[in-house]
Order: sequence, then structure tokens, then C-alpha cells
Amino acid sequence: MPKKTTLDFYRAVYDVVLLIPKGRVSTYGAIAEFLSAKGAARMVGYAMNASHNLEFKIPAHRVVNRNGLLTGKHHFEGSNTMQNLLEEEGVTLVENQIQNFKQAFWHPNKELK
DNA sequence: ACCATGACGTTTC
DNA sequence: CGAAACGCCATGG
Repeated sequence: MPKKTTLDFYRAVYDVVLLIPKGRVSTYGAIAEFLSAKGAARMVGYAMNASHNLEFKIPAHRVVNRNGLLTGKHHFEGSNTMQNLLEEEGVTLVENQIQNFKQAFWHPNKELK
């Protein structure tokens, strides 16, 4: 069997992120856990950073940390690009913090795999 | 090969 | 409740 490579991990991350419904958000930890790489939440963020170089459009703005805080907003073009994109999709934000986070949180289903 | 860094998360103080 | 320490693992110098 072919062994897992980091590329496979990145690809899987993008796959999951693309599955996040519009107006919903997910977290690095949840995605990592879904990919059986629970302790590798940082890698998910790393994958997002690398996603800028890809031709695919990755809705990285739908991925936040477990607090519902837009920790990665500084990695987008402007200073509030991420927030604008989310609000445009119907997510309420206050001071880079997602309101009703529990409600907006979308968890990947293992059945989906 | 070693050390520092990071779009994270949990535990501890 | 806020800050720091630690664990995690890939990437770069």
C-alpha cells in the first residue's frame, strides 16, 4: 500500500475545506481530527498557507480556530478581507469573533469520508 | 542534524 | 479569566 505523504494530507485538507457549506465555518482542529491527525491542527493552518499558491480557490476564510476567532486574517490580502468574505456569506462577526459560533460550526462527518 | 517558527489546542497557574 | 507552558508536526535556515 502506498504510504501517506504530506501532499495527501494537504489534498485531504483542501477537500474538506471545499466541502464546508456556505455560511458555515469549521476549525483547524476539527479538520485535523477528521483526517485522523488529531494533534496536527497546525498542519491544517500550514496547508491553508500553502493553498495560496494553488490554482484551486480554497475558502480558507471558512476555517478558524476553535474559539471562532479569525486568527488567520492577517494572511489575507487586506486587513479585513477574511471578515468581509464571511459576512458576505451570512456569518456575523464582532471583533474578528464569530457570533453564534456553535450554530455556525460545521463538523465534517466521518460518513462523508 | 539541530534549532526556530507557526492560519492550533489543551492544560496549568 | 488571562497568560504561559507544553504537545503536536511540517517547513525552512
